[in-house]
Amino acid sequence: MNYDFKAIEPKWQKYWDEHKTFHAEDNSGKPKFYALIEFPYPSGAGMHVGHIKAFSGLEVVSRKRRMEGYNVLFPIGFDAYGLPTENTAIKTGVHPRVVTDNNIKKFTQQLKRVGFSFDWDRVIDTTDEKYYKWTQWIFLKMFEHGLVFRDKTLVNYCPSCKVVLSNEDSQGGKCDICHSDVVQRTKEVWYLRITEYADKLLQGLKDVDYLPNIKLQQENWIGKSTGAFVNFSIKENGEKLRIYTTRPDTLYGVTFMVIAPEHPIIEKYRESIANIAELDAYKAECGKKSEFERTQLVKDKTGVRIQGLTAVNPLTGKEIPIYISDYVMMGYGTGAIMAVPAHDTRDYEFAKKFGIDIIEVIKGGDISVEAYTGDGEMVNSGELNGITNKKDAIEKVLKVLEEKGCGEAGVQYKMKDWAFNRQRYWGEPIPIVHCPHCGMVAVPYEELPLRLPPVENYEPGSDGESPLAKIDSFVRCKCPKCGGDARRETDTMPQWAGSSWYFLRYCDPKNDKAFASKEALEYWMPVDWYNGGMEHVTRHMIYSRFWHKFLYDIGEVPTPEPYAKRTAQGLVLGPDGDKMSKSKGNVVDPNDVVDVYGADVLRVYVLFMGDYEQAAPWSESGIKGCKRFLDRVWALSDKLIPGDEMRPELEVAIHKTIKKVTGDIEAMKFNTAIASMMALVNAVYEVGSINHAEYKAFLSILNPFAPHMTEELYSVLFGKILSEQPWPKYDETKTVDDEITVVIQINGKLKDKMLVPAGSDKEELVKLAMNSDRVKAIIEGKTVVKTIAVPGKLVNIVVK
RNA sequence: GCUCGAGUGGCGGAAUAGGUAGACGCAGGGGACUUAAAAUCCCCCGGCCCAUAAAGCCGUACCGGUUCGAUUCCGGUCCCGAGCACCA
Repeated sequence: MNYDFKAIEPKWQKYWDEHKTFHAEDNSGKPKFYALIEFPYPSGAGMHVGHIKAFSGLEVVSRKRRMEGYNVLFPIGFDAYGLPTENTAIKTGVHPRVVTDNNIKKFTQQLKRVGFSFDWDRVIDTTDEKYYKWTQWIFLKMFEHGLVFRDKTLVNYCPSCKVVLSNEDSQGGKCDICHSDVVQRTKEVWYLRITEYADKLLQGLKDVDYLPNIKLQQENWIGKSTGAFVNFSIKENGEKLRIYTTRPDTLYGVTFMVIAPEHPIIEKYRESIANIAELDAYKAECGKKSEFERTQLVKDKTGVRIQGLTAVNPLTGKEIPIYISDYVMMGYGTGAIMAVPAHDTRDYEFAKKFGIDIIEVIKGGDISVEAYTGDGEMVNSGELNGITNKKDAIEKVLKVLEEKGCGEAGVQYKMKDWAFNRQRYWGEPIPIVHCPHCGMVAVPYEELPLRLPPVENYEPGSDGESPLAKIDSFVRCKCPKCGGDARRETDTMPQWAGSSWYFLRYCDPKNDKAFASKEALEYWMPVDWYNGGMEHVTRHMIYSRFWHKFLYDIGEVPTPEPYAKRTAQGLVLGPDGDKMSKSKGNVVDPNDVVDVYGADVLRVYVLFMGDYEQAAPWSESGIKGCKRFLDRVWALSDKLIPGDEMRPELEVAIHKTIKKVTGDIEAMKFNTAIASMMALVNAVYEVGSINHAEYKAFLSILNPFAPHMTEELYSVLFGKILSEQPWPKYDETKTVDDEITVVIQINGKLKDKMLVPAGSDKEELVKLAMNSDRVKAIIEGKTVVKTIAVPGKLVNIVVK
């Protein structure tokens, strides 16, 4: 009988659905396990096989955990706000709500066909008003706690999408969505004060189990640096010019200062600056460059000296010139630096170009050639002279600065506040009212959700305004505070909003009194294991950790961190080795694979194709190997013989395989887990038969990977539901062979092998090795210098 | 430029508290079954030498080192990938 996956797979999917086999109990005597995968954005194209790989990892873990006796929460949902949907709506005139619903339907159908063991009773949709009511609620809580503010600044603006983008969405100067060039524009935007949580986000990493490279990326993203703030003064007017530096030890080597073109001191002292026109021109020039261009022109430093303002070094009293240059950013530190050309490569370039003095204060390099950034003895540095290392020099200079009251130690973070709004329709409306008398006023909690009104066309306004601005009935409102005429905010939240707390909603998805009940959160949180793409380990993860930490601080969630453990899977590349994309036409649709091979083959293949954490190209022939494997597993039922005890000829192999698969799943080494099961099947074919006990154990460990086939075989042959059987245990004593092969080396080269009893000690091994005819022949006439024996492994005979 | 990760057969990839390199799979070759094909089953499959085998030699990006023994450890070089990117 052949394996008819077209009949068997839907049969079991229906069974699991109807019996709620994978339902997560809210209260259970069992230990809980919360497995989280990044919920997909339901695009019109449907899923590709990369989604299947991304979900299959924790799918296998979840199924194993249930068999191990855990109460498992393995939920699914849809992160459905976003530009592609809105763009489709603009193009086709179909409402984004309808587009989204259709896409979710398509995704759901695809997911169900693969047989994922999600709890389908907990599905969430970020665009559902019952969901985004709570997204707005959390936003208002942040507003209430002063974490929301508005500021007029230069923003990244995408002329094509007509939206303001966060730094994160415009990396490399390209719009994350449409990849066109981003330009700089001044605009009043909403911010979330994530920088207030910079240190907490950094410290929290100590208590979580993330892959080391994930932690590192987050640390780099937060970008903590320790240094000092130093107040220089301006000779002409006594104004303080405050700078940030990580090298206060080089303070005696300062020969000029540089401030950002936007630095407020220029405006403040316009009148006393002789060459203000030149500065204005330079500033205008910089404004035209995108951030990308600014950072690309690393080699060629530009700038203008400010005529009429002179800085004074607080330690030496020396007068030094001030320049403006775009290599200093307003957004980091204080927007002003002290320049030490002898010991900073950027300052060195600038000094060379502008003919500024270069004073060596640390010995060890050749400053006539390049800046020396290493350690060494301090010179030309007053009281610091003679100190030979950076740490001591910094300590000393900080003391001096503090005594003089002109500086102190300080820290800075690269992370910037989060620009939190978009001029788009398909997003959560920001629940704020602008009142001419009261200013920004929160929409009262009881009025949530603030619903998206219907609009006739989704095109953003030409000035980048949201389409909501055109809806008079939405915009005009009464101030909740004073009752006077007011205007509603028309911007919506960025797509990151809904995904910043979705893991909390899964704990209690239908609650209409709270985003989730305290009991549910207490029971399920934190997420025990979160897996997703590397592309989300900074933005999404840091944003959601921020939201979670805020909720923790106001007592709304029970854990300081949302995710106890985080791993990441590698991409599935197209058959051509390129990243899958619609434009390249190399996208593989899981539906097509399921049609031809069935879901189990697809599931096994995405996990077998390579190291789970690495990218691997899709291979049409590679998947055939997995089909053969499962066909051979199915065909084993023809070789089935009675027997409730494993037979000696297979017992060790099976125990070894159970051990291997059990460990490999935890380590996400799915490829080697499958390889070991393939090897076991090969061994069974050599034996020629398999008995009940042996087959049961094997089907159990294969079940998380190929649940449909194993469920069918188990129920037909043994009359039970395999998903409800316990995970097989291995006996350590049965994972070792009685006899093992030991290698004999001569001078480190493999010469012979021998079969010895498992417990043989060093002496026995050497004696046995010396008995080998091959060894005897080779060492004939030579002197044995030394013998090394490693029990269970090898004997090495060193001869001369 | 800086930080991190990696480099193993024709291909995807195994194996690192230093100890049989190439598990498992794909592709390829040979055979069995078949009128034939597909499917299935069995055998071979890093390179050189060789009729074949045995034996021997070479082989984990490259050069050198430590060691009885190095894919694994150390130093240097070259590539590839990811992230950050004038962060003071």
